[in-house]
Amino acid sequence: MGLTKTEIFTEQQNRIATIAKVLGHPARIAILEFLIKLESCVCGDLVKDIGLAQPTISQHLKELKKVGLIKGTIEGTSVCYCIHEENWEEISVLLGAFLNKKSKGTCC
Amino acid sequence: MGLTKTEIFTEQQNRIATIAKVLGHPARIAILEFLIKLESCVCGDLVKDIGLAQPTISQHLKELKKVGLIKGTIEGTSVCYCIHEENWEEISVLLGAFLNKKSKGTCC
DNA sequence: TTAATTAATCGTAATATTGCAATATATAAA
DNA sequence: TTTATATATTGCAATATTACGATTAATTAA
Repeated sequence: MGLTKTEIFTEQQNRIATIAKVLGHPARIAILEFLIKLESCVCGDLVKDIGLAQPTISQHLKELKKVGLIKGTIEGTSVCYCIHEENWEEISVLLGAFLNKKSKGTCC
Repeated sequence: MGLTKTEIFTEQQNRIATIAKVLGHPARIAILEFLIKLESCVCGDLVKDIGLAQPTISQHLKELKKVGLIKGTIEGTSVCYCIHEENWEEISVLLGAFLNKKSKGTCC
């Protein structure tokens, strides 16, 4: 099959999973950390910094953009990619709320 | 290829990505939320509650266990699965630290 | 011991992901 | 216009993931 049954889960469960999935690759974590540190950047810098081929970086950027973690604006021949501040904040709250849930169980 | 180049990333980047990847499926989010709410449980309850076949649930539980998010102890014919409190706390801190990073950029 | 119950494992089909070479596209400079 | 530069897209091979039927393993009840 290989097809996730999204229809049997809540919208929030799917949203959390979708974001986590995008965060589930070290290259994308590295890209985000790079963007946070540099406050702006272009694809070319990432290729040098991260060590994957340009098409691969471009593909990862696309996925990050799709869930709203970053945004990119064309600037001449290059593209200025940066963290999407508002969305990052929202996502941080969403995942934070999930991670901060406490099981009060005395189990096992 | 289909093979992640883990060797070019830091240990922490790989660790964050590995955990996020496991959280990147709604069934596993649902399982964790179920365990948090119930404080203890068995595989059978999850099958009923979540709506995926027993082998599928078992497979998801295995992955959650592999990264240390849950633990399971055999209890007769059933298994008592629950949140691994200490690891959950540690993972929460690790991901929380990443999510709370702020880009101070005035960009785009 | 036999039957029932519960969860894990195996095998497999369908689909998704990762990575890159080759190519396309778009803008700036000459 | 031509050339250089920067990023995106396409196509493809290798591998991973998701889901589940069939089966196995382990424990309890009869």
